[in-house]
Amino acid sequence: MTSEVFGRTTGCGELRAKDVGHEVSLAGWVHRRRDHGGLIFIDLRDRSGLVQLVFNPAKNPEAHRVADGLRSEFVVAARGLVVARDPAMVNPKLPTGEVEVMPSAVEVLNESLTPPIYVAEATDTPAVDETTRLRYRYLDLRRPRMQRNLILRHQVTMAVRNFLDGHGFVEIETPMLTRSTPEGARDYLVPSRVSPGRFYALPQSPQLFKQMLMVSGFERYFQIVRCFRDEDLRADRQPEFTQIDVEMSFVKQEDVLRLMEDLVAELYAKVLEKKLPRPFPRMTWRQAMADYGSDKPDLRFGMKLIDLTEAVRESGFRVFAEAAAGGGQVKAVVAPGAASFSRKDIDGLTEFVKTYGAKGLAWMAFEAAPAAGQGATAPATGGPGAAPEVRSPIAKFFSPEALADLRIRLGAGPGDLALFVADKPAVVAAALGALRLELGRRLNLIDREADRFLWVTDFPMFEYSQEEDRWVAMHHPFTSVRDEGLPLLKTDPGAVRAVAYDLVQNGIELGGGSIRIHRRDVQERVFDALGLSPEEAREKFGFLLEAFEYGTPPHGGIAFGLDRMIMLMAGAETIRDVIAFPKTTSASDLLTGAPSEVSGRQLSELGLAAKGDQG
RNA sequence: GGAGACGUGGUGUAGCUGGUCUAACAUAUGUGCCUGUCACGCACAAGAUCGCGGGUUCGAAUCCCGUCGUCUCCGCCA
Repeated sequence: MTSEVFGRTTGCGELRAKDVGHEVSLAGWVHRRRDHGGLIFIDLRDRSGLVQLVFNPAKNPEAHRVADGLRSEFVVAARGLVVARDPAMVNPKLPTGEVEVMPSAVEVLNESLTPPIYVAEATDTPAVDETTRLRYRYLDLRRPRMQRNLILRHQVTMAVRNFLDGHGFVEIETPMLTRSTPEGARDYLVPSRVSPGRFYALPQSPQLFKQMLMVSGFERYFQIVRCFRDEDLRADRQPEFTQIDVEMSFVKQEDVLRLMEDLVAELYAKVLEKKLPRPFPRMTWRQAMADYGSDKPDLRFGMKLIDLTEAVRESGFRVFAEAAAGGGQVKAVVAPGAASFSRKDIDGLTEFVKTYGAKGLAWMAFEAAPAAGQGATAPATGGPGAAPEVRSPIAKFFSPEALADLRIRLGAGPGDLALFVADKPAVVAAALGALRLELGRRLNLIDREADRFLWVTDFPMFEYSQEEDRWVAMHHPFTSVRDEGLPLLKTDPGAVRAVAYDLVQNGIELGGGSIRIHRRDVQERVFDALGLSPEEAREKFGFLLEAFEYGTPPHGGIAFGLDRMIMLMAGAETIRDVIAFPKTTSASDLLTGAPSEVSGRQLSELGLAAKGDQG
């Protein structure tokens, strides 16, 4: 097929008043068609945007005849004159709204079935279900919003490369077919045809390779790299995801944090034209857990957790007193203006905290209007201003003085609702941390325009795994420990702190890293603390231990979750909206149908047999 | 591994305390009319047996069980 018309000179969305009088050739998709019987208007769309084509049967009957047959998402080429619109007909909503094109010739390059997705979205077009979007992803990606997201992603990765290149970093690729290692997430395995019964693993991260590159003397490495983890998915977790992976030699924690903060600030400045407040605040892990019940606090609103363990130690409410006596905690959050919550609302919150392991939720509502002598209320005196009545099932366990004291500690004013959890510290943190976020959302306390970054530092080196009945590395086993922790490796692993840090944005973990161990003896002691025998250590990580004996520089680094970073920059709800071809929560690809069965011949070549569902 | 929500014309929803549901609305689609629209308008038409399987019942989109799929959360994710 030879085209008379095809031969593009401009993008549709680029036309402006200055182009008036020029003859242009355009190509794109029919975004919308408005047929007035005589005149036909076509919004022609390409990556650059939209422009209106006007077909006038009186001026060009042949072009009008072709336009009559055009439908949504047809691919067409058009050539014609750019003309200025009459001032009354300018469309201020379109960048190209001052002009339109009067085609002298149009050609259909390809037709389209009626699409199952509304590419030309409007306020009255129904939102399409994600299943359909994923099945027809190529159409979904035509939507301007998705095009924006992926172009934003491109701009960010370009800016990352530019920044890191400018700071002496070298981008080096590392293997996708590598060795399975113990610790960490479940590996995706790839069978070896040449070595039947043996498997490669897809990398969970290039951790060991980037450390090897430091041993090799590259000093500053980075990579925008795919990582794979065979774990259950979430809105912000995909089985394959992309990291901005960075490693540097001869650095301390401070050097890494400062440079990476520069990087993030530059991305926001260059790509979003937003100036971030500097420096990013910092908080220790301990402080984050105490104040927010989370190692990734959302700083866009307050509602810190309040520790009342000491205040209620002697109280008559046994649930509180026993938790305090048994080494647990009693903590609370105060939901501003939530005293009006119904019993049903609070029951719902109780169910909510139970999913985090809490056994219950105690509450006190501080009424806005004082009213004397009601059943389950008691006067709370001594606070500033008018003393509000307390409505609470547990008020009867406290004297008026104790209630007044509690109210001051809570900082609760009239109309506020305090919610208490008493349990082991880990449960209290999980339940109240999640409850704080839920209430923050529900009460509209979160400033959706804000971008609040935070460095969380001084993570514990180990956490105890009930399941495995041993200590496991919180970050990874190659993380260095603070000097004062070295003697504790044997005696009190739970007290050892790591030189590890996370960058958190709006309650989402954007990235994390550490200063690594670079001495064999220290690495061996950490392996030992993890319950890895010297034999196992040599078998699994012998190459690392060996490398440490050939002049390994002190080094450290960080890895950012690129998908999450773009999600936040794009204002998307899920990383699926910033990944061209994502997978569902059951890790399948609705477009291609992966994962699929394979032929018996493929399996036998690999020395494998499929067991199917039987397991 | 566990919990919850959802599944109805091409698309998105309503209906779901069982029977005039012979399934409604919006949008999309088709046809006709319309020379200045830009979420064009008006009229008409076509289009779903209600994810799948089983059960209860005289009767099931509606109730029950199972199953599949999607989403959210807990566990998990060094």
